[in-house]
Amino acid sequence: MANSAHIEGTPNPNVSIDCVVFGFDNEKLKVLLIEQKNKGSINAQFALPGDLVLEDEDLHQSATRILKELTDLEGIYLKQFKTFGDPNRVRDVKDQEWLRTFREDPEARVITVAYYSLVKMEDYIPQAASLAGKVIWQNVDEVPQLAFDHNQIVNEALERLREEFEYKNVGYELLPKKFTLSMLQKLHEIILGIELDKRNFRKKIKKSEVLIPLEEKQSGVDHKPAQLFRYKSSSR
Amino acid sequence: MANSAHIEGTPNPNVSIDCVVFGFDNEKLKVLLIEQKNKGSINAQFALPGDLVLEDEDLHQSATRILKELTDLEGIYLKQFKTFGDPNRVRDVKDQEWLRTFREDPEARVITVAYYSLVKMEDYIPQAASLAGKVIWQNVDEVPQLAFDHNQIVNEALERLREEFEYKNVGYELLPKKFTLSMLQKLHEIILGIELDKRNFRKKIKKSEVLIPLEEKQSGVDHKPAQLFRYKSSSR
DNA sequence: CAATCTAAGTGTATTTTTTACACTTAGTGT
DNA sequence: ACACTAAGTGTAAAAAATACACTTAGATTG
Repeated sequence: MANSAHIEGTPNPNVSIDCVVFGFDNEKLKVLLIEQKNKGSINAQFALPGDLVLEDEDLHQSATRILKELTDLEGIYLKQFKTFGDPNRVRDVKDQEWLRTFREDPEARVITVAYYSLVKMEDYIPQAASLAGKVIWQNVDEVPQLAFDHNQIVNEALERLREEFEYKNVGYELLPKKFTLSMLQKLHEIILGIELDKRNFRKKIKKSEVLIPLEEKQSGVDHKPAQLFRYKSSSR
Repeated sequence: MANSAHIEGTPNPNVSIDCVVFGFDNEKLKVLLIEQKNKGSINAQFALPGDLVLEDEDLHQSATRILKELTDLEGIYLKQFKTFGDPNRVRDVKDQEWLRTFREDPEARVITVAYYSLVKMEDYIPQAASLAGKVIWQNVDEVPQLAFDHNQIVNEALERLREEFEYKNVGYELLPKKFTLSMLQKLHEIILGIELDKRNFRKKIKKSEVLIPLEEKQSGVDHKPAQLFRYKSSSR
């Protein structure tokens, strides 16, 4: 059955990946942006790291590859969170000179599968230049106007990060391998957007038994050094 | 800059929508399946309702349209939850005779954006036949082998439904407009997979103040009739 | 080397939330 | 009137969440 109308000339869409990479510098939550120096425009144009999905690539593979190519980041937490498909969100892929690959229908719409990622900032210094342009860390509350619908993508990524943070224990992906309880508390406060009581916070962490105290204390501070901890379950 | 290699002949992928429609009959959680009678195969082949996204369609619009076309369902809760893009999950769209529309590259891979939906079963009696074939409600714990990776899609939809259920108040989308506390409790028990204490459950619901008691009692039962309620916020 | 500064570290009492648990009641059917 | 079925209801105990202030270890300064 089925009136299988083959619509001649209806192009398949381009499919891309965009990554919202979060970092935490112990003060602010940051997001990784790429500065595009294309089309000779005067003002810097910022965008999320992203590119088209290749022909025989799984989406997660693709996200991993693209992030590596554009930012040199590897082996980090990557979570698909939403696909954006407004028909007008991007038109005409070939105008985007920084893209690595063009496809058969460069003028077709672009549907993008968005991922968010969590990075230990101590492990990553943005390359001065990547294939795509300059890579920078930007405070999430000071993100400039980005290309396409990338501001919206960042905002929705943030929402999802908050939600996931509350019921999964995903925060350690943003901290150094060794960290203090104050750093952990600060991270919670910033992601949840609330202040926490020091004693109650420590009580709760202790009961949850996810941390292991190290034989080591903080160094390089001009006050009482804090105990360092690491997460139990992972040897990351 | 940018080594914009136009890869000749790299086809854009097909993009489709698949919908996992949940219903609740006061006993079991159900999922809506379409029986495909194609290729003259002997055994019924079941699949999720789905089709290709049209050229100028937003993804949510597309899901709404496809669901209407294939199942006649309208105005229901629809939530995008994940995009599936294993390069081998579907090959060669033109083999799927029930699809409504073919695209420029029917042999290219198919990436599918999956939605889940919640339906008040009292409002919906599956059509004996739709464009696509017979539509049936199936218990989620008795889903047969489905086409492609649709079993996986159903499983992940269920996981997401459970997660969403716990922190959003989304359950009423599955209940009739008027319902009893026992029905609500049963729904919670089935979705969460645990048993609940009647008194404690009622206490918690009462405190949350989301229900309004109606001037009406259950009828047609051979025992003490229960008070009926509806949800406060919506006039659905 | 005494005084000062900074953030680390620690306990208790109160309130709120969660859990466990059993009998009475309103209506239907015989 | 008796039996059957699911509806409806309260209290006590345990666990979790909150509010709250002083002491301590090390670095810096005069």
